[in-house]
Amino acid sequence: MSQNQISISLPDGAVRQVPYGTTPFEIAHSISPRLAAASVVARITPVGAASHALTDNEDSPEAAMYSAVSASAPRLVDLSTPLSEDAKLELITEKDPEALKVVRHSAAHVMATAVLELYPETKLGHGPATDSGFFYDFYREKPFTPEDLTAIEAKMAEVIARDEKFERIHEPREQALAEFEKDGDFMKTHFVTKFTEPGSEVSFYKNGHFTDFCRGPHVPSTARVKAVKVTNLAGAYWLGDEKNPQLQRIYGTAFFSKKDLDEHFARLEEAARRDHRLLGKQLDLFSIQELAGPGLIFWHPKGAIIRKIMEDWMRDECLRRGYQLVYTPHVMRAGLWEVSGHTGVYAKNMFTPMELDDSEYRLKPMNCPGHILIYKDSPKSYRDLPARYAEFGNVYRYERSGTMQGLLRVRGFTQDDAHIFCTPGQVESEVAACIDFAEAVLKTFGFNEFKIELSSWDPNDRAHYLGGDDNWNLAIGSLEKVLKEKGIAYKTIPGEAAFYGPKIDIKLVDALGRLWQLSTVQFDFNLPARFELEYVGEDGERHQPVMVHRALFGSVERFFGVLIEHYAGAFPLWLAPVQIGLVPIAERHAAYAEKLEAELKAAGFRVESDVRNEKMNAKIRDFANLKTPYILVFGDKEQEAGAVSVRTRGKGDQGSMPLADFIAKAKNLVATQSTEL
RNA sequence: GCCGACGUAGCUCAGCUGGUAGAGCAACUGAUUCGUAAUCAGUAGGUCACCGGUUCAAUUCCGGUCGUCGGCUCCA
Repeated sequence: MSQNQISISLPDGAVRQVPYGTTPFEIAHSISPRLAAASVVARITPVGAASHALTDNEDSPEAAMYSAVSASAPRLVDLSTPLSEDAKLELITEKDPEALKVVRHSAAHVMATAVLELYPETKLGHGPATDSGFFYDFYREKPFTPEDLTAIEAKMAEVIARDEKFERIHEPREQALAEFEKDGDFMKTHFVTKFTEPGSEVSFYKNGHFTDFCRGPHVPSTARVKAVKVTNLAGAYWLGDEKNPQLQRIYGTAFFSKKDLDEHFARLEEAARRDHRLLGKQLDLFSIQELAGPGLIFWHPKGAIIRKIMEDWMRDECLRRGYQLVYTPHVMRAGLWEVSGHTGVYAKNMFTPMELDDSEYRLKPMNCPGHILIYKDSPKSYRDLPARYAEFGNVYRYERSGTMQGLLRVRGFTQDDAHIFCTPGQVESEVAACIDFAEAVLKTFGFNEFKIELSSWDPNDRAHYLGGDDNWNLAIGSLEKVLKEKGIAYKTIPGEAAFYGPKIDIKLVDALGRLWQLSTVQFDFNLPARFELEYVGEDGERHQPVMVHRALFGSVERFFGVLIEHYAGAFPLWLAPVQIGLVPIAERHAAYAEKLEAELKAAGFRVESDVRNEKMNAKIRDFANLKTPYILVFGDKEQEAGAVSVRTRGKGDQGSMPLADFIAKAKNLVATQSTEL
């Protein structure tokens, strides 16, 4: 690198020689003033550096926010950063997705500025951008009220109108720490201590009179935060630990235009419209009863029929794939849960014991011990393996009172659970088969996008896991091997394993892009050892089998909830609780309605006939509101011709056709589990 | 469990600063017999989540309990 000149290469391949200390803004301006105005930040990649792409940071988000990145990696910098080395430069404009995170982070600073102006006694936590906006954590004796939020938003508008420059400044670490300590800024003290090295300079951002410990980058000035909204207020534990004091977390979101902001809220409304709790009530699918208790699901007839179809499909598919069906009790002696290890590491998730005669019983939180007892009931040879036991098992887990959420988080649920007992040599093919099965399930039910995670243990937290290093490393290794051999992209998440072994979790993306954990395939070497499971091998010796736990719907309740939202309640024909609504035009067509109903039912359809003394339009409307796939309307003409007039959901009146033709078409759609109508 | 908000007819919601409640839809009854998203009229329906307190008087104010919602934590 020369002393006075550095060379900056641009995305179009042009290379510019500029004086040392030139800023990205100056370069942008020299290209075009318009570009300079549209730019938000710059990405620089020092030349000569290994050019590895930015990856998901494995550090904590906080660390990612504050710590210095390696000098060779591409990084986002302020437009006002003086460039000091040869580098590739990209100007990030408002159109680039990275820019959104930057403006949201800047919006968090604007919010903190407003909060301190209004409530100077407040202590600052941290304020990162999130996927959908940003938040800032504050500590204050008196909680904020919704009125405070309104005031904060108004004050933010002032801060933005003042058009304060975001300036990066540096200060010796020890001086910064001393100031924070003097002011009682315990959270900032923590962050500086944790994320910076002794003796270093730490970075701050200043806008107007507000200064915050921050790594940046930021938009050039507060006026660039053009569309911002404070959304809600929630508690959050300091450092995520419930033993710590609770902070006030204020959420908001920001965009570069009012239009984008409005679209964001329109999307949220769309999500709210699809909320399974709302649709569950509107479509009369399920309920939760206060008298019975929270987190316990009542499946109403219309929901129960969908569940029946799901279960039938799954049981048939299990049998096709070499599983055997079993049933096990809901309560079992406490001793069983001692052997399994549940009372040791899982007790806090279990319902409290009940006394019966002279022993203690426990409601089951998992199905595995039951299946193990079936396995153990008779001697097994290698010829019996793999033994695949499947059950729709109702399990009960204690969830803390604030955590329940409709069907998605409950205290009693049904797992489509199976346990595969196999030889160590069979594990990998069994796991691979489970993954294939899981993909088949998701595709059948209409989900085409999903993500796979390998949930591994946290070796620093052994108290939460059974078994030692060797077994864990072996198990994790074999799961990885299967994923790699199948060419499946996955992400490893430490600390997410079950207490008895690592697992492959399949998270699926619903229609609104939200991620839900459903299917899980888990490796277990612990329970076979605890229950002293055996099989006699080809060599005549006794061996210990390994177990694969797997649930593909995961929880039938949760899967159903996601399914409702995925289809916004408009289920495909094969799943729809009422597939066909019959609408006789006048009372004199009631007999024809009966005849149609009988024929359609005989053909295997779920049919409802509306013979109320109502106008045809009212009947159509009612069926349409229930998202009935087909509404068959008929009067004199159809009656005479043995036909029906077909009204298809989403398409409207399709005209008249012979009943037999309609039946043939609909039967085919059901048989193929089609999502089309 | 914690922080904040909320809880009025089956559903969606009104009900100003305390004087024991109202609408629309749904339900029921009657009239109407109708060609692709709401026919008209009438009737009935609520210990204002529950318990306690303040008050002459509480749906309204206060406290507690239960539940719901948004987060935190946790999790299928």
